[in-house]
Amino acid sequence: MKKPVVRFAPSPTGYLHIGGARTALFNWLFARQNNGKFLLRIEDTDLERSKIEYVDQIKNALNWLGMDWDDDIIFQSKNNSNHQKVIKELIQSGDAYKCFLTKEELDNLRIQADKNKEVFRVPRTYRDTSEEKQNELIDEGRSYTIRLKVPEGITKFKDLVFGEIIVDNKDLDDFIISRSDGSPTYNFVVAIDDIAMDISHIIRGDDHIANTPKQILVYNALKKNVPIFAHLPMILGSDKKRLSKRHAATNVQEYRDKGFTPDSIINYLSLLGWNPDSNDEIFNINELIKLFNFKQVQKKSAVFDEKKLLWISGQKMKEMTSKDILKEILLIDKAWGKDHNNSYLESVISLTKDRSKNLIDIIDISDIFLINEVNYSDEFKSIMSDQNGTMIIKDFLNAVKIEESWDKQTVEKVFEQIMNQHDIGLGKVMKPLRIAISGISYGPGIFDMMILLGKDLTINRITNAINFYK
RNA sequence: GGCCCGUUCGUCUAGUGGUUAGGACUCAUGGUUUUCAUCCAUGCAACAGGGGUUCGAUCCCCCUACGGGCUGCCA
Repeated sequence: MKKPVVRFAPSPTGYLHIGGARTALFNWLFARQNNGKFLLRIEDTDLERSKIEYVDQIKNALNWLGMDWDDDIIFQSKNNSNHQKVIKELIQSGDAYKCFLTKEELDNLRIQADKNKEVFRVPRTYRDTSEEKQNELIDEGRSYTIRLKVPEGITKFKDLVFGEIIVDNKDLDDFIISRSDGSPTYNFVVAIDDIAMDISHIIRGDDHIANTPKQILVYNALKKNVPIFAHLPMILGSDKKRLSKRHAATNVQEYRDKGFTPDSIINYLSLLGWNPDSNDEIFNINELIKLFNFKQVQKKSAVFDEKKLLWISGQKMKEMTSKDILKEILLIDKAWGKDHNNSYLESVISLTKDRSKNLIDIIDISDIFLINEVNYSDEFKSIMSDQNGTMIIKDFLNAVKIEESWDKQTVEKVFEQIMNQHDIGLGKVMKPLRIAISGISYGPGIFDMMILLGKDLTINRITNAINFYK
């Protein structure tokens, strides 16, 4: 195969959302798998809604996800002269024509057709109007659009996902390629730019399937090779509606803030509308590059399920090294653990990561190792007073104080001592101590916690707890 | 209305002209664990409906229903 050239073409009218990220991902995977090019084109022709800050957000989000693009970013608005040139060519070749029908006329015809229960078609009134007549109309001050002459016949293409799609050209109107203000329309520019960029494979959402024949007609009129199409199923919200701003979290940035790593998101996204043809579900990016193919891409739209994302993320936390996790945490919170050295922080992470679903979980659970003062809660008063907790931790404190060394063996020995002394099980001893050193009733193993905190801090916190719960 | 596309557990999906329709997430139950989580085991749970074709259809064909897209001087 000739090295493919693909593009991701978002319009900068909002941040990068999950659906866009998935489209970008499949483009990127395909390009990287085949040593092709992944180009980024910003479709900023909607001047009203396009904003430069959205361009930055899209770039940042792609960068964060690890999808690097080749060459310079292309801004569609900068191709305007080329668009105009091609429009002229098409008029000259007779493949497009000036149409003087007004919006009002068309609206009326539409209403009329609807009333008569007829299928509305744009009339081809001006298709063969002579140049003299056209000039007359222009002199009269009539405005015009430019329409493509849709030829007789059928238009078909073989979609890599959907298979062969055939459309009868008679179901297509002579569609507008240039508005009365001279600006070109979407279905036209997209084809022109893809030609200019030498795009070989167009990979995009399946909401474009119905547009594809029109774009092919533009290619045909210009006698250009039609690229290969691969349409991807949509991603839906839990209400089965197309993912939109109304849904809870659609912004890639939000998932970053929620503590998901790029690796988790990409892994999950890859499984939406695609399957690896195996029972495996956890992949890193390099594996995905190897495995991806259009044959396994689904035609059916997929519902975004945050629960599954969470599970994948949890699996990733377990398999990532503490060092790498620390790096990721620092990316979302520069100040995290700033009072401690990296080796301590990595030890903290190694105690918390297996019980965490994402980075934010780790940060939350790790808090007890980073704070200066434990926040004790009244909620545990009964354990401390009624269940003899205060006595236990006092005895533990005294026993620990006389110990010379501080390692797991020593701590376990002291625990045993207290268990015998009070004639109770480990659970009963552990609970009040856990609360004393962390302020909460759950978390990493109590021995591990004490060892990591160190003897001084352990003593210190138990003392504070005794004072608080006395 | 017209054209195009889709429909397997709640969700993501595998699958084949003959299967106990498989896996994963979720959920439930049990177990391991010093707590929580993890982990392990078990369980609940699906071929949209109707016609054909066929000895036999989840699978092939047709229709219907439902959902989506396009039908714009939006992208």
